Amino acid sequence: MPELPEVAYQKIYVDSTSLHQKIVKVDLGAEKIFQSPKKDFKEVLMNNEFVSTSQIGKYLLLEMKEHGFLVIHFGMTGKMDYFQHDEIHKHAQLTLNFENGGKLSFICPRKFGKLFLTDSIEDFRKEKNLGPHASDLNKVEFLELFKRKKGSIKTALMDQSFIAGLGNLYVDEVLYHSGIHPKSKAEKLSEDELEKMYKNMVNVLETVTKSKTEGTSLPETFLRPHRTEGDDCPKCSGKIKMIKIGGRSTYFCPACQEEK
DNA sequence: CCGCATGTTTGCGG
DNA sequence: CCCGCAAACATGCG
Repeated sequence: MPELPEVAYQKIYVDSTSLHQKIVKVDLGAEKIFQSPKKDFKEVLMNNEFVSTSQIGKYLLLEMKEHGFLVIHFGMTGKMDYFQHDEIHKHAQLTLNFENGGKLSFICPRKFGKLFLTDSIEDFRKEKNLGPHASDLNKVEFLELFKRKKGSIKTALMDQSFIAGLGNLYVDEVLYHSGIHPKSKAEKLSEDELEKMYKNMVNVLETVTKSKTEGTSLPETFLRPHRTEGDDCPKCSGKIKMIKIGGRSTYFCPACQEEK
């Protein structure tokens, strides 16, 4: 559930279910999820309520009426679940019972997710060393960032301190639509290529978020459903190839994304 | 059983 | 200091 578009979806989900509801019971799960003492989470959340939400990259920030923000990082498999029934999900790591009878759980099977408490969004951003939220960047800002970036373009786009929000799936997607080989050096990309990447980043994030919120499937020309070695490229007659970059499976079309 | 999976952090080597 | 890579974390799925 974890890159920028999925977190954007989780934000809408929380907004539409859980704002302005008084929390009357708090249940906590695995120790490792909690980045402050568990008793602090219980104390802060009890009798509190969420008043608004915001997002920086892959982090969802829930502003509380009192005591600052609850911050959620979803890891690879985290998601929120709002429900009315009695059974608690097997992998619920935090469950809030609201006064109106609704319940909100943070579900996280692999336990790679994290929960934080903070008083200030700006402090949190600095502490986590987060770059600008990807979908807030304008073209000029995007181009400016690349004046000081070296190394493979895939690694650069994955770097949360450079740009916050892109992950393995959508970095591949952006490079695919831009016709740029994932091993290309960031410092060697032309102005045209950078502009193309910016345009595609915006489009990929918007398109995926839209498909998430509207429950529709991705366009035929997207790489994502073809992340399999040897699959037909949805744009040309080539075959999809997989390589490892920074330990992550990287799918691309050697015909569309020529190595330079 | 094996390999792989949307993420982050840490440690090592060049 | 920068870059790249591997491993570790924990669980589910094909």
